[in-house]
Amino acid sequence: MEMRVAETNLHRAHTQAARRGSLPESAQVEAGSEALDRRGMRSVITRGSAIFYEGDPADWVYKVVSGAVRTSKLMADGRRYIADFLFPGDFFGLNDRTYRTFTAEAICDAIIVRWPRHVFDGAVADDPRLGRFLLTMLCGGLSVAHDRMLLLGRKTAVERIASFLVEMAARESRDRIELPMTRADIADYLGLTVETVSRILTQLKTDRVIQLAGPTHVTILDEAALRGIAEGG
Amino acid sequence: MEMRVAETNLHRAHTQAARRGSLPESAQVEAGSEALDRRGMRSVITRGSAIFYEGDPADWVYKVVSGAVRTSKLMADGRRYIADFLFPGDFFGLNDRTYRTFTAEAICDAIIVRWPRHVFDGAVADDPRLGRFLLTMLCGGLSVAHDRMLLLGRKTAVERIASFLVEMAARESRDRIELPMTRADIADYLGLTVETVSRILTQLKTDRVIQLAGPTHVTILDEAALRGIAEGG
DNA sequence: CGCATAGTTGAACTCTCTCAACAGCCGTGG
DNA sequence: CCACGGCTGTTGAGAGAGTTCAACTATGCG
Repeated sequence: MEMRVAETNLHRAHTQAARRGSLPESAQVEAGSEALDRRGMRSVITRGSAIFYEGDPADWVYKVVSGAVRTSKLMADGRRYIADFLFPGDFFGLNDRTYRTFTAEAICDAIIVRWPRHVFDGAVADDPRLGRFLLTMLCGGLSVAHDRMLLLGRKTAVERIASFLVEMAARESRDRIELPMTRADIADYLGLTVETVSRILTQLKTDRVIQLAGPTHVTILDEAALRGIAEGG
Repeated sequence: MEMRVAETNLHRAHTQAARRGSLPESAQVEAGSEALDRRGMRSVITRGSAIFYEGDPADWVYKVVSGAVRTSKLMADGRRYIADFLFPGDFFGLNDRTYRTFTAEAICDAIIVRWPRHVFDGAVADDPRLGRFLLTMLCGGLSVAHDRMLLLGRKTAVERIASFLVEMAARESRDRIELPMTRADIADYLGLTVETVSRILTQLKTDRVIQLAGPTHVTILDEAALRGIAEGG
């Protein structure tokens, strides 16, 4: 299995979507993933430490085994943009550049697998199905990116938080959400501040839309309402 | 030449970047474009009218010959997000879905060429170089998308406008910029309002960074300053 | 000439940010 | 065992960037 792609990530959810969709080869691609996992190198990353930095050579491709990872970018004055949160099964660090355009850090203690980039390059060159698979994945990523640009450009703070919770719930495929990232991470992901994130979460709690049990546990009480808020209803 | 991709666009600038870059086949892909143009159907689109709407079947792939096109999305309450502006040489309407996820409209009177989607699909299936070419294009698009998410999530209004002008100047490859789109289009592209766009353009004019000759003509007087503002200097 | 559309400018407002204080949790060390 | 410091999260009050509402100008087209 090979992935020579832009600095991008493949969510397990996207992979599942592709399998449900029109691409027969995606199932076969997945079938090879166990063997692939065995070929990769495993690393344990402690909470907060970096897997790679913006500007590093892009020599490896990664997959999250356990824990969670964030990819981010910094402006010169320290403003931060979080590109993505990665959970078990998600690929990251795929790149068509020689150097990293993002930093990747472990949000909590995590285990990752990694493969040398040329292994992926070779596999893609050999198997045209992989190329098509990648195209589909990239298209999915681009579609998600456009949804997020709409969010960042036009949605209010409540709508952003609601959208975020809906997204996270979809990726955990249940109503009980674990949020391993800090409020600051969420803020930088949604273009808000820590305080606003905190305030709006308590507001949603007050409105009986969600339930909060500690900072990391969120339960969706009224999914319809949450989706309604997310879409600006 | 074939392009079965997400709802996305290929800027001529990206194509040029690819040619400068590591892909030898991109030149060959381009070499075939004249022949391709002859095989396509030409249409004249009058200012303001749609080429396709969100939800339409995605049967064709398009290229701008003259004029300019915008792709956009609407929220239920009318808030609009502009995904892209397309200029002569840019492809658009590439899609891996059966239906459109954007609306495409002519910003000014425009001529476009279009090809049935299956023509592109066939060509990509036949030529693995095309697949790789597309991957590179998509990666470029994703990279641009991330830059814009940073812009929408973390940049101030002045920084957004400055970034926009720098981007447009790059795509016209000179300091004299034509802005065929309205202030509302720019606002929906940058996540601002018409009034803010207008105010900040006059502010940049007052600061001698740009020169305005009518609403559509912008000349960059101090490119270094503009780039500095764009990056938050 | 009149109307519609696009752009600019002004003034008031508001959503979110900024600054600040405080609370809760956790690991460390006395 | 508790005290302490550091970090994260919450909450409050004030400030500000950008929006909203509104008036006015300019341009183009019938």
